Amino acid sequence: MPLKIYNTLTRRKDEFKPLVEGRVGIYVCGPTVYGHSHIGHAKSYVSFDVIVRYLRYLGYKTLYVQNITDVGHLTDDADEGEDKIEKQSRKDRIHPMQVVEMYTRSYFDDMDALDVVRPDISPRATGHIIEQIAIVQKLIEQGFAYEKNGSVYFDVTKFKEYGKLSHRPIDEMEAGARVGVNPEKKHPADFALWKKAEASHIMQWQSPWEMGFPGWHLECSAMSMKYLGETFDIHGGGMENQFPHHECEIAQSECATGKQFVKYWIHNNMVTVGGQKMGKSLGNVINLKDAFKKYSPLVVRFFILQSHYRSTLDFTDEALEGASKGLEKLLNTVRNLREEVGKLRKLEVKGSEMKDSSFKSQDSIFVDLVGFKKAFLDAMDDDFNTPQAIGILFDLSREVNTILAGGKAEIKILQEADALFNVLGGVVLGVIPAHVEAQSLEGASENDLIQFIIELRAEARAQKLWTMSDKIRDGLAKLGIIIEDKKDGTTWRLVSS
RNA sequence: GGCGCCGUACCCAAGUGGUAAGGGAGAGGUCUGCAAAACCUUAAUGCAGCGGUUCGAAUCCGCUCGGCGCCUCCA
Repeated sequence: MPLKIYNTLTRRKDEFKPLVEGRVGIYVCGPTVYGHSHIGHAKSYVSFDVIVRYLRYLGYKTLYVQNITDVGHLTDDADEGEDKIEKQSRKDRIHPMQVVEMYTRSYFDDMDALDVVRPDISPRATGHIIEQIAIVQKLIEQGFAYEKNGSVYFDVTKFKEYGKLSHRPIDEMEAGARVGVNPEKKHPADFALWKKAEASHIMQWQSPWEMGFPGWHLECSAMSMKYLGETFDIHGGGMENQFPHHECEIAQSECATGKQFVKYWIHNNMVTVGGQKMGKSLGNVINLKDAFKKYSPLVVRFFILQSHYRSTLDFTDEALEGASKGLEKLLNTVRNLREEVGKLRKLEVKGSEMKDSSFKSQDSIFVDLVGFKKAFLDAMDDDFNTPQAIGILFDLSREVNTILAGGKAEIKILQEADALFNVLGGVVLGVIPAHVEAQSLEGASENDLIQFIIELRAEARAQKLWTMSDKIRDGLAKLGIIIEDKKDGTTWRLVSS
């Protein structure tokens, strides 16, 4: 089955065909760095992370560009209001670039915690002022933009296809329904390409017009086309940016180049909190740093991928708890699987020394690993259906647990199952870490200490001193160390958070 | 007002024409000294409601009810 992607431009699932065989160029709208990242950022960037991971898994040489917005994003989309970063800098009494640096680092810290693979290029708007000015000049020359009082605006009436992404005909939009109309604009839907800056504005640059700064929409056009070409494969972002942000990007880019800007538009849905939208004005924004105090980043990632990227995701404790337990179940399987593989490998070494392979089970169980893999890939090919793909991992988990419990496992099948978990659950989805079986604490001595305690407990159990052995188990549990007695010995693991 | 989404068991969540995945919680059982983990069984004759199309609909069409989003801030 070929990969199909829901394309906002066509409102259909389109078969994915890259512009250049074997290569993909993808641009995703990055954060405006004036505050810490929240769970909405997590949903967006985890979703696109899996999309990029999957494209690479399919063998596409993928160039992933994601901007850092450090200028031009105003507190108001009617091209009025303050620059968000300047506003924050005044509040904190630090330089705007300090704000940018601080929250850019914070952003990457959070994304690293979520195991989001970093973009190949993270360009900043302030580093591409020249490229942005060049586009504005081109648009003016070709009659798509006009200057007024030192600012430059895009003339939406000159671009007949304006509205083709969001399907909003400009004529039917009530002019100034929510915001006042900027008198400098010819048409209320015109948007700023360049804004003249007041003297007090710290971040401003020279231009053919007045000293000023670029409009928010412009940076994405400039940087995406610079690194990916005038036409590229995939542009992603949050649904709320379909209009006006992405609509404006299309207008200015296609008018500047005369070519199609983007082939596939992917939009991910929003996060709600307790059924309500999450927004600054509602005061219910959950920062990732706070969320991580309660749920591990891996749980958050797993939770996000358990629903589809185009569905809204309701962030509730009950749902997070459920996801946490589910993930634990999956990781238990992988841990047990890897322990068993390790055990069998040792036996195999011994066995080969004795030239005797009788330790192998004669009637090992067949597991249709190829079938599981195909089902997983089919799910991913269908517009990155990660919830369904995760369901397949659980199906595989049950099969593996069954053969592990039956003790009829053949090492080859177990190794292949492990490899499958690694590739599909690890490399592609990023929800199965490479090392779940290593319960390392700070150092080796602690691990030895726990092993020693387990041995003491084994002696107590041998003497049927149940009160004592239970006391040891309970005591370790309180320290976050879970003891499990199995047929062929006792294992331990750290309680998952 | 314009554009759009959603309503699937107690909770989360796939499924877009062929007879309801998966996870959590619950109930019963197996294993175990007991736990834990794991496995087995059990869970909607039903997919908001009402009509319609069809041999057949959660899936398509219409209407009704309920919830939500974008067009301000926000991924």
